[in-house]
Amino acid sequence: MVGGVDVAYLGGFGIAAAVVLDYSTLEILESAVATCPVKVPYIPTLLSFRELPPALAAIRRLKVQPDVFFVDAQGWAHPYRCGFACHLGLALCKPTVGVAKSRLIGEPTEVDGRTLLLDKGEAIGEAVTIKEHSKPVYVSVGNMVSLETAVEIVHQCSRSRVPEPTLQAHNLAARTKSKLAEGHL
DNA sequence: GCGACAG
DNA sequence: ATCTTGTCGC
Ligand SMILES: [Mg+2]
Repeated sequence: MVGGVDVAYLGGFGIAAAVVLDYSTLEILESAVATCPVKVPYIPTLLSFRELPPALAAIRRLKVQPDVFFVDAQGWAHPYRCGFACHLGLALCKPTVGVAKSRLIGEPTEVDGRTLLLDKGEAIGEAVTIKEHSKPVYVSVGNMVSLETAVEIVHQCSRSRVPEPTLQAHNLAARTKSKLAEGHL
């Protein structure tokens, strides 16, 4: 099973969504949402401190825990090698993979037919293009998973640019936000 | 000091 | 991330 996590915002609240999909069929097995006050502003490199609380709250509500979580953020591809995906994996003590829609650091470099993100002589992640001629997603190690395995499972879970786990979590968070918004009017 | 900068 | 209409590509 593969899980996905993402957070939406409304007012001063964070709305997190966690989903669990079947690795083979990509069918949604379970999902959960949780909301909590945002206590930290967004500062590049410190995203995890802002999104970890709501994310953990949503994950805690899942009855079945997936074998690995895809996170909508960087993992090892971070200045301190500790992006949100790493932070979440350490907090849960479970495997995680970072799948970001844009780059934080690292120089995209062509190596053996793939585009690695290099920083200070180290391969910290990989730019993965699901569909030719489309913007890539930046995959990096989160916790307990190698970059090679991370890229492999990301491909297995992809139908469009953003892999299903993260996409489903993002959509659920957005829909939940909309409902809360209308109820507030 | 200047530019870059996940979500 | 959020605001926000039409428009482009698959
Ligand atoms: Mg997000």
